[in-house]
Amino acid sequence: MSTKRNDPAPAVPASGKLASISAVAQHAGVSIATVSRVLNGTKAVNDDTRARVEAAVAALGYRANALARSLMRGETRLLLVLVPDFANPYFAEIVKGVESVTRKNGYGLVVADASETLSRDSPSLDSLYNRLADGVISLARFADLKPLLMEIPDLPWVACSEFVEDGEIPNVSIDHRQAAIDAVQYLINRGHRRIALLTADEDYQWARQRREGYEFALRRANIPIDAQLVRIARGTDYVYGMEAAGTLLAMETAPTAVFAVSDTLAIGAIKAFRRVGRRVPEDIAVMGFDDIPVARVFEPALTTIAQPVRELGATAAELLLKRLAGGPAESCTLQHALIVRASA
Amino acid sequence: MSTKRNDPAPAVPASGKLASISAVAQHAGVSIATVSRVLNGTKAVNDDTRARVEAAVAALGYRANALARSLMRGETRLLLVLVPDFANPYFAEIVKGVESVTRKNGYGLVVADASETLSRDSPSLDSLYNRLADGVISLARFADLKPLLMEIPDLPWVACSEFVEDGEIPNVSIDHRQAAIDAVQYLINRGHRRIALLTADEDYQWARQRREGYEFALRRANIPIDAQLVRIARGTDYVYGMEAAGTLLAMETAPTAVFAVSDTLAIGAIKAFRRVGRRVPEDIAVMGFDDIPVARVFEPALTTIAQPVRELGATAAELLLKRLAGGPAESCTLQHALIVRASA
DNA sequence: TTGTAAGCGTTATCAT
DNA sequence: ATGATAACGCTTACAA
Repeated sequence: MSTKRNDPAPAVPASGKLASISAVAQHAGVSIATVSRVLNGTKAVNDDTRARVEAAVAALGYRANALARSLMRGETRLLLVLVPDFANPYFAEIVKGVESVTRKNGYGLVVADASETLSRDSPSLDSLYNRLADGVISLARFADLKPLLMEIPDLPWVACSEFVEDGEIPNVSIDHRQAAIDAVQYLINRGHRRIALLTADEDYQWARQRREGYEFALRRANIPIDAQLVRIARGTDYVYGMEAAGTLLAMETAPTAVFAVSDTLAIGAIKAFRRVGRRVPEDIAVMGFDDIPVARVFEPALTTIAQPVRELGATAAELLLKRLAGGPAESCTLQHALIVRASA
Repeated sequence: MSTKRNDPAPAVPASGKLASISAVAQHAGVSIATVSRVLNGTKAVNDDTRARVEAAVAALGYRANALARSLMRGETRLLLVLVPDFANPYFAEIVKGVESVTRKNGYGLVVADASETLSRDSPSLDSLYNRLADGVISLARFADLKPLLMEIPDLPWVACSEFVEDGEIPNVSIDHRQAAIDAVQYLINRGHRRIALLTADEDYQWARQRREGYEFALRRANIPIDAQLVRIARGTDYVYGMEAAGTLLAMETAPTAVFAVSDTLAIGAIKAFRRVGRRVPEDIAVMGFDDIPVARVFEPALTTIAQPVRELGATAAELLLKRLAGGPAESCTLQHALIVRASA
């Protein structure tokens, strides 16, 4: 039972307690300062003392207490990412982008749910952002975000995907308005004139900006804007897309195309249309937004706007890291792309 | 510029520095001990001293430094969730379940990516699990997880979804083997005898367990197991499903049904089949697993095994919390359900 | 090269 | 009821 395998070393002693730096010092017969020095490579130490310390560290399975270390150093090397919805693959992909650059720079990532309204005393966040992270990348709705910003001074923020206009905090985003213009113009070019907008709660800046783009494109083409044609879904899940699109069919002069502000909404809409026997895109064309993974595999494959999601996250991370290093941080807008597939 | 609105109070002074407890004490004319007492309600304090302290707190926009507090208390009230893949809605839903119960109990959630192999010195994790969290809920592959378990003593772990057999750590999961049996038996009941298995890397315990179920169901029905019929996808993304399923069609006696160990794989397979003109389920039936949101909206809607995802997460959280409170923690397996829709 | 000691911002144990 | 003061586990001058 003792040597079931030839494991390199248990690394952890039988004791239930975690070893502290003083335990290591004692074990190695040196002072805690010396231990700290070999741990951090902060100053030259004698080769054999170093060896003794390292042996002690191994023997005790010692790991520096991150809390104490951060308290001293004044930094945690942890970044907080605020995500409005874990279930949305779009956000997931951004987080991956963030991670790819933070990892390289030795920063850890803490992802927190920002789905519900964030209040100052939100217990989960309170402990998190309060000096537990060196900076924040927020994908949250700006409306939710704003109150938080005011509370915590000295905490560098970067907004990602949400385009913030008043310039209070730097952000990385595509030009949602222009992307919407491109999408609707594409529909117009294909001969559509009755184009519905399937959108979301405008607490999201991008929802507002995409609606503006939609309206602009219509106006530019001298197509009157019909308030009947814009529907606000209760959320961005598939079901809400079905729900909101369903009512579109009931109109006396139904639209020939719909621009949905997210792929999930678009897919929900298509489902609703087909349920009542409408063909997509023959009877009604549907454009999505985001180009989530399922967009290309769904049938009909979605014509949609692709965001450079990965890059969005990576750029936001770089921005934040730059700010942390004391540099200036400038907002930056990335390029979107129109992906033509089968749904419109 | 001073009073643009009637805001309750800026809460944060113009200073760039965060106020510490001693600043508050000084401002209120009391000792730091007293400040701590009113903050934590830990002992009775005079009404007017309390008022003075609270005023100082408000005036300075003071918030306790979480690092220092945790260092003293010996707990962070933060739980770590290890997620193998952010982009997988299945995991996302589990996290939501976890969150629903941790929030109630005043615990915060830290979600970390465990997609790559976790090494002891994985920088992101290192700082994270090292006393920064009071406990861990892992959705990671057991193979990745195991090395970590050994390193950190005294850190309560709970595995979720991954069914761990040797009982080292408690886990919450469905019975993957039985679920697979149910799925394959359903296919058999519908008259299929050449049933392919579309599975994933067996570093995931559930992948192995589902394959075992698949084989058991076949044997039980006296159907010989054909190694040609089991395909291991390179990942669980849609594309890998397409890729792995594509080769199935090339067989001389192609299967009449396929059991995919995830909905994403199933959808990818369906896509591949239809590309070459096969109809689902008429020509070939496809069963999924997980019942992700898109499963019901995809066409054909997926026949699949539903896991009580939300509940899985919630139960795992309850288990961990119970352990943290010093109670015993027993593994527990939840019920799955066969959802019959259109794909099989 | 190494050790002593002063913090970092809290909480908790004494006294008072 | 309140105030010193000793931890918590670490880093970092400053001495030796």
